[in-house]
Amino acid sequence: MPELPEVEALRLSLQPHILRQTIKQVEVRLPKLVSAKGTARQASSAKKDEFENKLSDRQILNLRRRSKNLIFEFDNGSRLLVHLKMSGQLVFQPKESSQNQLEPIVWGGHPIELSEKELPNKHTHIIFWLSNGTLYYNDVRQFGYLLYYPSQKSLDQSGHFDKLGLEPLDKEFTLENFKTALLKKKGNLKKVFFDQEVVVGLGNIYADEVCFWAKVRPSRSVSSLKPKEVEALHEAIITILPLAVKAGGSSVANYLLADGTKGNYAKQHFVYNRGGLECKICAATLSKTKVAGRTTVYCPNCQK
DNA sequence: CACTAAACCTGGGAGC
DNA sequence: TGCTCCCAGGTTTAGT
Repeated sequence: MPELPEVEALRLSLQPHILRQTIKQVEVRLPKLVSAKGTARQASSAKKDEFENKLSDRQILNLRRRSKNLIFEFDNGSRLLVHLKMSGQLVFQPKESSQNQLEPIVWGGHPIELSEKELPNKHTHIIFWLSNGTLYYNDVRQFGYLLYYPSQKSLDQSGHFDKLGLEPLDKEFTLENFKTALLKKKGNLKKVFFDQEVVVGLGNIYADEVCFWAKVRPSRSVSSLKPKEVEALHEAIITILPLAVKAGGSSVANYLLADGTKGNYAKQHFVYNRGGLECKICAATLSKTKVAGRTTVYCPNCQK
């Protein structure tokens, strides 16, 4: 899925279109996406009906984010939690917009191609008709989920957020708090960043990018880190993530912003998806390995 | 308890 | 053109 910068950039691009708007109607085309999370989900017509009925006529008051989850807040206190997993998209089409506009769309100073001209398409699984346009949930791999909760309390009690660590864009993400949480953990950095329990929002792209920026290899065990390195990792996280949000996130394959355009941060990747290529800093050949079961790229010269 | 592999899916790219 | 194999922004669950 999109990692934190992608989810946050999507939230920021979607929010102005949908705030204060009312959902007129909902169509669930793939019922398993609105039932349980995780594996072996059963298609459930009861869940589909509940989802469509409960969300109809609701006004959207807020769109929030916790870790990589998006949370829609409605006028009656109910909530909708959306997790995009690997390939989920939320694309908004304003009413009466010229559908096949030829003018280039500009994001971050660069013209971007429209990637999904025709909506709905065969990967559109949920459609929300709003008063001012249509919101499409598309998901090629169907790993994502959209869960309805009747209240904030029921969402809080769902267990969804129980194990999540610090929000890296929040004030509470201080060096002290990061250090305290990090040093409780065992294992290598890649694994620790992946499990979301110290700091949330990093995935395979930003775990590698953060380690590169901090000049530390992703395979380094937490216990081997020097204080300066912990400091550099903290600095890397609070530097890179906002830059990536500002660039609209990284579009690797499926990720899109709410208007159907792509994020630009992939151009600025130093290591992700660059195994075997030259390091942008020292020109050494970047090493491609597996750490914590995931493809990992680092510079054997820059990173210790 | 810690770590790894499999599972959930479809599609794109590489190699033959 | 087409087939097979491997890989993919995540997370949970089963297995060793």
